[in-house]
Amino acid sequence: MSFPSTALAQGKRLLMEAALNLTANSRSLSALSLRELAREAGLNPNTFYRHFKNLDDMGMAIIEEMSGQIRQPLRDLRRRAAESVIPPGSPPTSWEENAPINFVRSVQVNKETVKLFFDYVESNPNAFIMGVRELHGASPTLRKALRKLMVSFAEDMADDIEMLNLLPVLERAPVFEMAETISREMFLLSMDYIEQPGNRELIAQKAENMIMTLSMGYVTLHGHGELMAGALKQLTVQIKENTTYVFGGKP
Amino acid sequence: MSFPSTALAQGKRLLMEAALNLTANSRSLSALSLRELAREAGLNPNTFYRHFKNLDDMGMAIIEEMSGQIRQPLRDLRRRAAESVIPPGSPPTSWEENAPINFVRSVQVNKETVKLFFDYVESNPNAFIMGVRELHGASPTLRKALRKLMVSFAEDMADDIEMLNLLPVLERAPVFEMAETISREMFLLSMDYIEQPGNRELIAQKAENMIMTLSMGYVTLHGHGELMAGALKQLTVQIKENTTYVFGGKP
DNA sequence: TCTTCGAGTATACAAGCGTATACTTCGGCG
DNA sequence: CGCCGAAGTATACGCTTGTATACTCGAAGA
Repeated sequence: MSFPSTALAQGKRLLMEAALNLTANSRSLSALSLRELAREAGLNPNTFYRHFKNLDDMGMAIIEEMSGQIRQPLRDLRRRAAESVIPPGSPPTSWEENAPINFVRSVQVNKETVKLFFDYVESNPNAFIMGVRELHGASPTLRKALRKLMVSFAEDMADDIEMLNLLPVLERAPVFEMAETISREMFLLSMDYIEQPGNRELIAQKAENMIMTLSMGYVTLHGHGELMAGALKQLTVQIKENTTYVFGGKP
Repeated sequence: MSFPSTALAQGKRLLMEAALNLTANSRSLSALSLRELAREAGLNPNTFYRHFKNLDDMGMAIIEEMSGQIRQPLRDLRRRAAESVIPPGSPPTSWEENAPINFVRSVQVNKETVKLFFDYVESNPNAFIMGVRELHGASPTLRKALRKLMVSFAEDMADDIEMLNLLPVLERAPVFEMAETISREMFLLSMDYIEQPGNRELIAQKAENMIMTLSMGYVTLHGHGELMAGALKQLTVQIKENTTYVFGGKP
């Protein structure tokens, strides 16, 4: 991730980028020294004080910046995935009337979203590394800020699940709870994705499974179990009769 | 967590305990200084070198020690939970024959396990704090070691799920995958549990839900959906007819 | 009893650190 | 034009740090 030059003093931007670079290479934010940071940014040590009170302060600035730059793209990516599966203009279908088709669509949107998500991770690895690290890191201030950010992500996801009709209608609370767990897991998995370039298909598959499983669990526990079980059964039959691609497997 | 005095030089033990104390108070291991550590332990700075090559080395020693001290207690606690629900000697019941009773038992074992787990967390907060922190921390060595430890936990859990008949028989792979996710989430939740003493019942509830949801999802996706949906339905009827405690709610 | 050796100590030093104070540079605005 | 404030620099000081070298001590083994 690089910070846009607009409205941010050059030195400030340079320092923030330096921090992201240094933390990616096996450091935590609180273990950086001002001088090291300044060196990496090509600036005088004291310049740091022109922009930040201390490391936590800089961390907060980075998080705010990241929040502004990640949140919308994540939503867009989900919408993009939905549109690639359900062309805009297709008539809405209720789950009660046609569970199997909605189910298949959800699975595909899921698959597509996971793919796009990891693409995004791959193009901004440092931001994700530092985000996950500091989410469990030493500074209470940063931890709290990042948790709040995670809640925002979950809220966005819950909104999108409702708006895109990805699950049979549930109450808000369980959808949100599910979205929280999924976000958390996706961010953790993003570390694996970055660190293990050889396992990327496998990790994406794991992510899809995890999301599927959680969805299925929530739906079942909240009264739509038979709907889903029925849909699953129909789909299984369909797989057997004409081996079209249906359920996350190979054709 | 305190390290047993057996077979561990006193200084070594003191240093490891000092590290655990210091990291709990908003520090990461790699951000500690040798002198600080020695000061906290009441030792000469150079004593550190008698026992460890560097901080990573000490981290590894701590992790190994923790592994030995946490793994078995976690298994015991699961077995204890099972025995409190299914008295030893009760005849085994297959899921096919009697899904509802097995289901209720699993829910109760789950509830009990979560409770015991968080008790354990509460009595060893520092170990969990440092474990979760370094699992996502700066040192690749420690990260790798802790991941391996997490895999062990997941394997233990998968073994216990099979041995205690907590789910309709699944293949090993999905059970393990589920156990991995559950372990990870439980460890993350343990941070919330430690940090938010006011929300502990809520957090425990969340943990139970998460485990239930995942189990339900895996079982459904792996072909036992109708079994479970049927069990759930029977249980709902039972709740309605005589409002006995059945499904995680209040009597 | 003497020796050996692991555990812990004392002292020392160069390097890096955070930060205070004072200075420069330069674009925008009256 | 003049100047003023924001951004960046130069120098300096007192501390802490990691680590090297040389030491003490006490228990265990010959």
